[in-house]
Amino acid sequence: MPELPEVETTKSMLKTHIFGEKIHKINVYNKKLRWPVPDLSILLDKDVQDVYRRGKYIVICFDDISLLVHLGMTGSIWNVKSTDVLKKHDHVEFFIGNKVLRYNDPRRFGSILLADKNPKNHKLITKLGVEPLTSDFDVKYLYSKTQKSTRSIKNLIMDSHVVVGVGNIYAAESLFKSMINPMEHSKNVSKEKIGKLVEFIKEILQQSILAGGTTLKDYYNVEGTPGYFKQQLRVYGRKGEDCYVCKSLIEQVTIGQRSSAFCPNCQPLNL
DNA sequence: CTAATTCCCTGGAAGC
DNA sequence: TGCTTCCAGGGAATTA
Repeated sequence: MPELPEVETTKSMLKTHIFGEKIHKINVYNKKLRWPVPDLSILLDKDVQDVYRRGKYIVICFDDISLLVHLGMTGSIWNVKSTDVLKKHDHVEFFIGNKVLRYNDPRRFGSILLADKNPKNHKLITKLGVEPLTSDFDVKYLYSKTQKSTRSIKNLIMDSHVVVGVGNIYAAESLFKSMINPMEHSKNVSKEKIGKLVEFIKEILQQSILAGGTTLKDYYNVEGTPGYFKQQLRVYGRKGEDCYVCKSLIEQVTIGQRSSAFCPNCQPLNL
């Protein structure tokens, strides 16, 4: 499932393919994504001026408009040959320069939307929290949030209005490395531990970007290659297995309707 | 205002 | 083999 590293990987590869190129043709085979895919004909004959990421949105920028692409849970973009047969769940097809790119999304939780050239005031963008890999995300910022909230720490760091890009996998992994129980009330986590958490969120996201992201079963980058960070996961998806640090059995609880794996010994609950 | 819950969706695994 | 049930979860919309 795409989180920040997977979106970053997709964005980077996409950029190498389409930067400066012109859109010739767009086919929409199924407009029923998270929201209906709008009429994209306004993009025809326009040049791609920039491709960047904000949160989990890929922003493709043209001279007077931008395209927002969100991969949702199972979205992926494939660089294909025009002669390749359409796969199941190929919903939108872009002909850009001499490339053919297809958006595939089995669960259709993703979205493809139009926005202003600078989408910062778009309703889906404007309320997003800080980027975790920038200096805006630091102890001071996160500690001020944790002190004001009554929620669990895991709930808080997965809230995209606080910090973007930290989904279920990386939340579990960074809490493990910081030795913080995911159920802990955010108020009760010391400033020292919040400092560690900030540090490890950045470190784990960066390491995953270097590994090309995490492929569980659905994620593939633009060239159809999986990410290799799964090999470095220490708690996510390891319920009932031995903790790599202390050999205790990894447990799993539900927090905010999301499964949350943790080591009861390495991440004791203080409350 | 915040926090918790609901809902969208399909594929794979497990149960019978 | 084939059906049914459960689970995975990003995040906006809805409810409390």
